[in-house]
Amino acid sequence: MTTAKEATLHQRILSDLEGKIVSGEWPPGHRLPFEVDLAAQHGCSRMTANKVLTQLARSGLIERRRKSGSFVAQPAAQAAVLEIHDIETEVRSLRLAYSFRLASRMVRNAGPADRIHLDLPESRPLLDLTCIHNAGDRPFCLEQRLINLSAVPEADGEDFSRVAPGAWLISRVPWSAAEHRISSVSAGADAAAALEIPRHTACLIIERRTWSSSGPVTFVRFTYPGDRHMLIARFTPGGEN
Amino acid sequence: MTTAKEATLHQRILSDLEGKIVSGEWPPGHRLPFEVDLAAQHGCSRMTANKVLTQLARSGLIERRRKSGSFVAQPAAQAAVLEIHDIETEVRSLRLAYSFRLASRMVRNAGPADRIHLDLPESRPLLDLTCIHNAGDRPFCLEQRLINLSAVPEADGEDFSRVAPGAWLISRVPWSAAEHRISSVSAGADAAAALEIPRHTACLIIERRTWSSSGPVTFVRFTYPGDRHMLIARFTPGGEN
DNA sequence: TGTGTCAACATGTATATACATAATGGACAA
DNA sequence: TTGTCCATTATGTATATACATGTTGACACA
Repeated sequence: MTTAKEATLHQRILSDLEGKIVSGEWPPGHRLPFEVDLAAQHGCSRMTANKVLTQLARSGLIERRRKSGSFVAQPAAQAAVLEIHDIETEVRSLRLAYSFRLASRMVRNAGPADRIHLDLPESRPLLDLTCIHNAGDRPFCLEQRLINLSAVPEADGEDFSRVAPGAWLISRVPWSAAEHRISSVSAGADAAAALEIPRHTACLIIERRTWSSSGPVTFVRFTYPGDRHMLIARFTPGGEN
Repeated sequence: MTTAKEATLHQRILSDLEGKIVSGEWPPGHRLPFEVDLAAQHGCSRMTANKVLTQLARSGLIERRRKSGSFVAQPAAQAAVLEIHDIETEVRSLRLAYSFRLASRMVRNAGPADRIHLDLPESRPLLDLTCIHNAGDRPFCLEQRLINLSAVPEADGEDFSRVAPGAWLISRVPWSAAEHRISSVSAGADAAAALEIPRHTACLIIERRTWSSSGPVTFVRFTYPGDRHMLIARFTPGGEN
């Protein structure tokens, strides 16, 4: 009843072990107590200790070897979680008015050049969109998107003049896999015009390729004026605590 | 014995449920079978079903409510995992020779300007480093780093002419928390000179702030010539499968 | 009709138990 | 000395069981 922190046995053991690892008290390579010993120390059953260790292993903090025991892992890659919200959320979190304008919309067949973006057989129908997201009265981001109409045929019936393609797609094809590529380029003539910035301004590029279980769904390129935007990724040892 | 995929009961149930969710067969909001029903369907105990559902909930695919059941979650933010390796690994994975040169090294006291980077009381000793990482015979990345000597006093005794500060720190302060900020700028005079690129070339900036349990440890800014570098982040529903 | 109470229900957490599996290290034989 | 085999050991997975906890909805009562 000290400060009365209500916590389950599971998470008490978890944070105890995490603390020892994160503080450096147990450096990488250190062998932690065996399951039975942990159970004894905390007055619980082996199953409980096992579940805690399994969770630590899943989050990458420890490495488990049969017969040998569990060891504090070497932090190999700094794996950080990058939260990519949709643009409207992003703009509103800056306390700015959001608006969106469709600049072009065309249906065409996939050509050889599109294989770079969407890995799709040629002459499949494709929806090619360009739109501009505004924050306040200034352009915030340029979106260039290809949608695979074989995977999402309903997209053909949507004109995207009112609803942004990103938000529309997430409601149609939830839980798809994605790959993001982040890079930096000087604004070309088209991007400069669309974003109302001087040519050769540094821009942050985020490209996203999305697959569902039925194949490639969409490819998007977001172009942000570099000095106005920033991506944030965090890493906390042990994951979401 | 179709294709004889050896899998535990646990992961068979897991991938079964994941499949139903990812394919869209169970859309967001759909209530999945109760634990007891799942157990019956798969011929296992409720504990096993419970563990599977718990894992799905932890990875964000489902949401659980007592008495009501478990529901497919709405994919809120596209959370992707960004793997940030150290520079040497990155260069070698491009099959290029790696080398590293320390350009400047000074110990000084923290001033007001440093609060922006490392949240540290003034007049604390700081190690200020600048170095250049080469891939083959061309500059690959400019590293500007501050190390909090109160947190890592041993850094004062290291001259960093042979070992890169990133690699050195990770062995000293494993499992620290970090925040990354990714943006894009035009190369200034100093960056252009260090990286041997024209001024105003678009550059990708990755800034990393690192804390251990004993406070701020280090701040780094990596400047990459934009056209030569790309960050990749992936998202797979259900996590590491 | 409105409201309070309570039983039923689904999940949350923990235990004891059982057997499988993989790796270590030592016994033992060549 | 060297190589093979096997018991030991720690983890991996699964079961049956128990009780706690938060919700819902039905039912009784005002």
